[in-house]
Amino acid sequence: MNPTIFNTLTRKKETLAPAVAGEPFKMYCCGPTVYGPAHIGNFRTFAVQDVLRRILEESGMKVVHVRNITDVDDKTIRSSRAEGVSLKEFTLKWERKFHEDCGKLGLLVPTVEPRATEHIAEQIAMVEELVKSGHAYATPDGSVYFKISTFPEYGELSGLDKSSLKTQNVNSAGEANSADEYERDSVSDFALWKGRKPEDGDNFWKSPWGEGRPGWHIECSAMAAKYLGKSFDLHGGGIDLCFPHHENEIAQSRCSLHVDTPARFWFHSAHLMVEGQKMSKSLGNLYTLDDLAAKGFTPMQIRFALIAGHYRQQLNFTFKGLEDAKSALSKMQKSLTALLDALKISKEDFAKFVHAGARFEGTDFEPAWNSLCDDVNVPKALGEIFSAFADKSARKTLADIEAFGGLMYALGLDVFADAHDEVIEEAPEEIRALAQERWQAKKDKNFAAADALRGKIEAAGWQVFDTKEGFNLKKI
RNA sequence: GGCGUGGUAGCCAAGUGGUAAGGCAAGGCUCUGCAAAAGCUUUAUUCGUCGGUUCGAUUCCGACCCACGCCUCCA
Repeated sequence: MNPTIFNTLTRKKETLAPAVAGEPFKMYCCGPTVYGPAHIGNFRTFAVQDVLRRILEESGMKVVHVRNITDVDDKTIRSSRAEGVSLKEFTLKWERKFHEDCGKLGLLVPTVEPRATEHIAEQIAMVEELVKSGHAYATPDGSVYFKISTFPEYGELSGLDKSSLKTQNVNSAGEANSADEYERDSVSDFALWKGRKPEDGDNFWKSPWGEGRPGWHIECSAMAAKYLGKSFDLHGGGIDLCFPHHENEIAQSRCSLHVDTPARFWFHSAHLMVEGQKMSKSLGNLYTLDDLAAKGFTPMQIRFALIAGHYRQQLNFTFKGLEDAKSALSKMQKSLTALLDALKISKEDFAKFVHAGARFEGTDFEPAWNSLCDDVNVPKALGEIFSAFADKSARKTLADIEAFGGLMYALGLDVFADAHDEVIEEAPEEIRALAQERWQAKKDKNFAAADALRGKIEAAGWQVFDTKEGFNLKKI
């Protein structure tokens, strides 16, 4: 079954396949601006893209996945200068942190992860072509702007009316857009190249228009074209990038590369709310992986929570939701363990089934796979996974286990991850002595004393629970 | 103002012109001295409101109410 997605460009659900049969599926996803730790909102988008890539691979396609690193912009320059370190040193630090977090969340490493600063020449070449073909103009301050009036299709992706953009003089925050700051012909013309300013410090490059740096949008167009060709299969990003970023990319790529469209499919994921509110610094709800780890949540639980809602639906990220994810993951682990035991398959052998290319036809997990192929419907697929486990009438076979392994690959879930990572903390000597004392009291049927001792142990921060031949201690 | 999305049980969340998946939580039962854990099980006459189309609508149409997103900071 071929996967489908909702294509923002056509506003229809469409079947995904490479443009040319037999070629890899080429996808470009807008990556992070590395000026600080990425938050869960960023990771929702990357996790959804990761699931999409895994579904494509699971369905038998080879995927070339390009995700850029934006290592030059206002924020990176400002922050690096504030810290008194070079832009390179600053961005590399946050790039490493980003990669570390991606690894924890089980995100597959992109095929290519190009940095904007290492593709200045490509960006300049693209801007030059735009100037040459009359789609861009330079201003006296050494900047270059894209002239939107030369591109009638502008606004096609986001459905925004170009004429209204032109007259837009106030942004959503009610602030006046500084129309004359850069001497633009039109307020909606966007920067391809920014002339050097004092606050850029020593972060500038030479160009035909003088010293400066690339604009926000040109890097993606240039790098996508370099690594995936003038026209590739899919372009993804958060919904906020639909306009203006992707709209601008389309304008740049079409006008400089002279193609019908840079990407056939456009894939946008909805934003995240936190406890019912928009994420923002002022509300203090911009959680990072480290913030959540400090509260005791594991990356796998976070991944589950991030993908458990449909990607085109705004997700309300809550601590309750994280607890739910934890329980659901644990239930999945128990169900799988019982199944593996019944079929005498070890966890190690099961791990070998977690790969691309599983067969789903005729298995109990076929409905779940079909749901994933239907516009990445993860919530439906999860429901069908639990239903399949609950259905005892169908006796599971090795084929079912293999299919489940395929689903785990597609979702990027490792149900045993937290079990592996869980450190069985050894209780201190005095706690163990108390527990031993309680065990003896219990054996002597002195239950009042046993319960009193349990209270003492719990007060000390440990929980005791009995097994057939003894007791276990767990830190609360 | 323009464009767009959504309102389904206590919470999260699928779904369909033919009578509501799943997860969490909660209750009951089994097990246990009691717990914990585990297993089994129960829980929406109803899908924002009001109309319309239809044999039949949560699903289609219209109006309204509410929430949210984008309209050059944002994943």
